[in-house]
Amino acid sequence: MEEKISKAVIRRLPRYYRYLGDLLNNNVERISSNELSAKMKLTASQIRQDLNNFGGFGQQGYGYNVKYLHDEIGKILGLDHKHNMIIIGAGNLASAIVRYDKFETLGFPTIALFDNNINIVGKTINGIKVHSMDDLDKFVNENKVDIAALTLPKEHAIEVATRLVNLGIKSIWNFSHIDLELNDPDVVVENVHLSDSLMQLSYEIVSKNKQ
Amino acid sequence: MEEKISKAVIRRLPRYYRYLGDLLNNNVERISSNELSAKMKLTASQIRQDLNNFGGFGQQGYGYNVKYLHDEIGKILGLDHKHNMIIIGAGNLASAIVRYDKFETLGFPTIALFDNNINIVGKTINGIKVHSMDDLDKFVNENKVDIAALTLPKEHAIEVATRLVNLGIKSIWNFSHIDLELNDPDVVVENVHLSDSLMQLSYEIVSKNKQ
DNA sequence: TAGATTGTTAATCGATTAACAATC
DNA sequence: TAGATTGTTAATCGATTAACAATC
Repeated sequence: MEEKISKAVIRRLPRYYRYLGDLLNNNVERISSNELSAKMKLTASQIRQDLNNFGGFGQQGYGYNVKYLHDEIGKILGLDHKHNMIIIGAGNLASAIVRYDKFETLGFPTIALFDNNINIVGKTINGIKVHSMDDLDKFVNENKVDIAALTLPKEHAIEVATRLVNLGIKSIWNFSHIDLELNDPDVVVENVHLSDSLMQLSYEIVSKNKQ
Repeated sequence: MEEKISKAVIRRLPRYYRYLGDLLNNNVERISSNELSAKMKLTASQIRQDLNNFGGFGQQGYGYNVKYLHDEIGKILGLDHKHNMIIIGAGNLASAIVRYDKFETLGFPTIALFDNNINIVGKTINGIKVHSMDDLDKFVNENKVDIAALTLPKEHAIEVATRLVNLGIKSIWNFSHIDLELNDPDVVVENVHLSDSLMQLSYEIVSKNKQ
């Protein structure tokens, strides 16, 4: 049984991946933990500790090969697999997600949208069809759906999430302004709270002014 | 000089605010740290420690008055002041923000949108006008702008952010997929990385499957 | 008053940083 | 080989939890 990796480490992984991707684009071949720590504003020690949770990706006296490390972190994050995504609630946030190419590039293509509003059911957004909520069960049964993104009012979030879990969906990317807590250990939920983020910014503003 | 409050505590504040708001809506008058801890899935001790960073809001033998505590946390988060917001980049994400009433309710009204695309300049989204980027300086000089949200491609984020800071804007809510790091200690930045969030979800999926 | 629950100090736990032997 | 830099152990720091005296 492997040691459980702490949440703090996992939160940093996508950031490592992002910085290594930039280095790769700039044709940087190798980098030491010390150089990377300067760019990312953390300690070299932390970088080495973080990476060694997953294995030794570096080489003494050389540092880390950027392409190799980028790929390995990608694998740790599951970016070597495709994850089909559906979005429930075809509003502006859904449009933003569908239209942002990077999610597809990273391996998270949106394969369908769902909404209750008959005025938009049947239309397409960025080439992706908006289905009726009535067709959700059929669609999920007939297609491989890995992730469901919830971009709908919090009033319906729990009900829809429960329905999705009953259909066998194992992961939910939740944008509803509520903490989804499903009592199913097989289902993973990532809550995105934009208003929390805005309030944190507001806190910083207030505390800066107090100084 | 007050002690610096840790980032971990600040991250929990909006969540306290949210739960207390729900309790308030359900006409709950008072709550003990123990009851709240059960709802929020953290320890009573942590709640008391967190709150006592800012003062004693409770009463021995009674607990906490929900309305009072909600208001006090709101004040700590700066929700007793209005923060005018502008959004740079009038795409779908901007539309989602403008249309989501809650931000305005919390005291963060969007007062203008800005974009380079002449096809949308002059239009309105949810009653808010889309201005040309050429009018940015004039607008900021003539209006009180507290927060600028950046919902534009990362290629332009640094340039626009620098321009905003030069115009005197003190806080940036950044949705561009880049870590904005402005070397101005007076400016606060909150980075929102949706792709990081998605990758964290992906990590959880992968590690669940490994078990 | 007796019971309940806070505010706060002390103990524990976990995460970060420092140090250095291993090794490329 | 000598120099550089990792991987990893040990030390430190900070955050969380436990305990309990204070007090409503």
